[in-house]
Amino acid sequence: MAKVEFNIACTLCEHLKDSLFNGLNPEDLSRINNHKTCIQYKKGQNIFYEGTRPTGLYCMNGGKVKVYKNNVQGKEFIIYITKPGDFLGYRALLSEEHYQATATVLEDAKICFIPKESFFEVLQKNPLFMRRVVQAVCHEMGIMEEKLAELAHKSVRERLAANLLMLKETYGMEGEGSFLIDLALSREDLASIVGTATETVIRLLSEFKSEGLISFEGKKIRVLEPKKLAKQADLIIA
Amino acid sequence: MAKVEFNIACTLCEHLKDSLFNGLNPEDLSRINNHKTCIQYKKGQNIFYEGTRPTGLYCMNGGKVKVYKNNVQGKEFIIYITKPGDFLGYRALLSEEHYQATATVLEDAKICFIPKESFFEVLQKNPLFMRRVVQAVCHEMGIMEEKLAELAHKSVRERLAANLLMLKETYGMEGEGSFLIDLALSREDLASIVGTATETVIRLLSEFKSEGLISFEGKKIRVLEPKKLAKQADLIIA
DNA sequence: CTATTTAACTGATAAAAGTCATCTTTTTCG
DNA sequence: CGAAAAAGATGACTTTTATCAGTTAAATAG
Repeated sequence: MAKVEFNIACTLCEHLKDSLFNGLNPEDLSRINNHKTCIQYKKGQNIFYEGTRPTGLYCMNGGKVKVYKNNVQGKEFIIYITKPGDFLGYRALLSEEHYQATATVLEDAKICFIPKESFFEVLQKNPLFMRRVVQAVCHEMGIMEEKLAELAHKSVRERLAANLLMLKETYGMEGEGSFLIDLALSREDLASIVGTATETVIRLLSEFKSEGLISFEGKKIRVLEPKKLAKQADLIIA
Repeated sequence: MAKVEFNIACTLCEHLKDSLFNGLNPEDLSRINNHKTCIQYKKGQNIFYEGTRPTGLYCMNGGKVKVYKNNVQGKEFIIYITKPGDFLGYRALLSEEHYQATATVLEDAKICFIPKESFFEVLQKNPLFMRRVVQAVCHEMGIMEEKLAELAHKSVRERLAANLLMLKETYGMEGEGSFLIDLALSREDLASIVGTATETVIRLLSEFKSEGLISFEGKKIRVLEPKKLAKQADLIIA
C-alpha cells in the first residue's frame, strides 16, 4: 500500500491551537515544519508497533487512531484514542524505550511525522516548550491513575457508562439536547476500551438503550441522558 | 503530633545515587539542599491529601509510603509504594493540579521536602535535569499502561502473582535462593494493590503457600519459587 | 497483664461477568 | 451482484470473585 503524502504548513494547521506546538516561536515552529513528513493513512493501517523503537513523533492532523496493547491471549486493551492536534508516540520517544503499544488507524487519518532529532532540538533549546510537554505528560498520567482506580473497583456496567461519557466529552457533537459520539467504534473496540468481553458490551449497550440513556445512529452512539448515565457510572446508591 | 526534624546533606545522602538528583551539578544540588526540610514521619501519618495543592516535592530518604486513591465506597486503590531515593508527589506538582491521591506512611519514614520554587528553579536552569525528569515520568507512565492492561484482562490470581513478583523486584532481599519481600503489608493493603477484596487475597495467598510458591515470615512474605509464580502470573497455558 | 480492638482467616452464598454455541445482520470484495 | 467474511446479537452455562457472617489470632492500650 503506497503511502500518500500531503502537505500543510504548521502555521496554517487548523489544529495548531489544540496542540502543544501552539505558542512555539516562529523560528522553532518552522524548524518543525521544515522537517516534518505528512502522510495519509487508511483505516486499519498501523502507525507503529509494540516492541519497535520510535524514530520520531507523530502529530494528528485528522482522523482517529487507537493505541493499544495485546495480551498473551491476543485480547486488546485500548489505552488511548487520538483527537486532532494530539501527539502520538511521545511516551516511548521521551523515555527512550521501545513502544509498549501499537497504534492502528480507526478512521482514515492525516498524520505528520517529526523526526526525533528535530523534536529534541526544539525541546532542548526551548525550556518553556519542554515545561509544557512535562505538564501535559503529567496531566495524562493523572488520567491514567484515575483509570487504574476505576478499573480496579468499578463494575463493567459502571465502567461502560463512564467511558461513554468520556467519549462524549472528547468526540461528542451536540444536537437537540443530546450528544452524538462522532467515532465509529465496533463493539469489540468498545469492549477493549472498557476492559471486558464483546458480548458483555453488547448486552449492556442494549440495556442502556432500552433504559433510554443512549440510542444508536448507524455505527455511532448518541448519548441521550448524560446525567442518568453519570449516575450509572458513579455507583451513587441514591 | 509534633513533627520531628532531622538533617542530612544531600551530598551525603546514601540514596542520592538512586535519585533523580544524582548527577546534578554541586551548585544546584546545594540549592536543593539549602532549601529542604527533612521530617520523620510515623506509621499512619499522612504526607499529603487528595484534593489539596502541592507546595513542593517530597524526596524519600527512608521508610515506605503508599500513594492511593479512595473510591466512592471508601475502597482504596494503591497506585504506588515508594522506595528510598524516590520523588513523591511530583505528578501533581509538574502538572500544576491538585493531588489526585493521598500519601500515607506504611513504615516509619524520613522524607525531605523541597519547596516548589527551589525545585522549579533548578529544573528551569538545568535542561539536562529536566530531560531526566521527563524521561523518568514517561518511564513511569509506561509502567502504568502495563498495569492498566493487566488490570483489564488478568484474573485476580494472575494479578496477585504478578504483584508479588513486582514487590519482590523492588523490596526483595535474597537469601538461600529465595527472596523476602521487605515490606510489612497488611492483607488489606495487598488487596488494594491488586485491586480485589481482602478475603480473596487471603484465600489466594494460602493457596500459593500450600503450593509451595511462597511462605510467611511474620508480617512479610517470602517468595520461594519466582519462576513458578511467574507462570501463575502470565497465564502461560503450558 | 488483661481487655479491647484490629487483623487474619474460613465458609456459605450470590452476583457479576466470561465463555461457548448459534444465529442474524451487515459489510466487504472478487 | 452475490458469496464470503465480519460484526452484532442472544441464550445457556460456568467460573470467578465479591459479599456477608462468623471465628480465631494477634496487636495495642489502659
